[in-house]
Amino acid sequence: MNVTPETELCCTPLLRSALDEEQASELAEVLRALADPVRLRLVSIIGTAESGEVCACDLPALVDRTQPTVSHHLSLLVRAGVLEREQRGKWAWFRLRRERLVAVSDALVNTG
Amino acid sequence: MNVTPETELCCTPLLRSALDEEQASELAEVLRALADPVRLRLVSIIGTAESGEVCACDLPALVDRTQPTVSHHLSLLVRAGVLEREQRGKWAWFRLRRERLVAVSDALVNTG
DNA sequence: ATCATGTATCGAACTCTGTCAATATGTAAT
DNA sequence: ATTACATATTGACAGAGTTCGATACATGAT
Repeated sequence: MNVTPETELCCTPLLRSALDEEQASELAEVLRALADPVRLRLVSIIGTAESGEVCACDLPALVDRTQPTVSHHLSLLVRAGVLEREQRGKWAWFRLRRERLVAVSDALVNTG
Repeated sequence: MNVTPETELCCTPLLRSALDEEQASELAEVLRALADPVRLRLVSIIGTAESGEVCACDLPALVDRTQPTVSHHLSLLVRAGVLEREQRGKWAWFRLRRERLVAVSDALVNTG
């Protein structure tokens, strides 16, 4: 095999060799999705939920933001691959994609 | 002991229990410092340098930005604790604080 | 079909951020 | 003191990002 699993899933490690512009942009994109207090709280709430998932309907109250604002943040997190969304009837449920967090985490420290 | 080393060094883990606003802001602050392509390249260049350090004088050419822009990014990274700066004569040398990267990395995946 | 309700999108206000040119500051040599 | 040069700061501007109210869309029930 000539692929490294963690770079397949997300990003080139920061410290193996100097990142080029494209690799840096790719990693920056995921980090930007995480680099906001409201979004971190959403990730944290969803990632620590007993059932492993949380209904969008509960989140505005939990993070003290309006429904459109929460919807916007959730979209960003899904687009960045950090959360996954499942529609069940009228409700949208969100789950954490732990392997993505692991991939970002690895990209920050792996030196190969 | 009643302290957890990685939270001393930087941030409360995302997935032990739901972050409050202050904890989320603290982690977001470090992530924001990293969440930019130019800054990631600076960190990557400095972190992979053979000697472990890089002179600021070389960096504008390496990341294709002006000297003031690079100086600004370096300041942000130092303020966020990701880099350390040492003045030697006219020159400023920068080193990576690996333990801070490790701390952020841990905060993203540690579940206690 | 109509209605109620959960979620997404739109448009606007406001703030924050990255970037550069110009300038200031700091450091060492002459 | 003056000069030369490395780095930091300032001021300005454009582009993004966060937030909300208003509104549109989607889904399930009546």
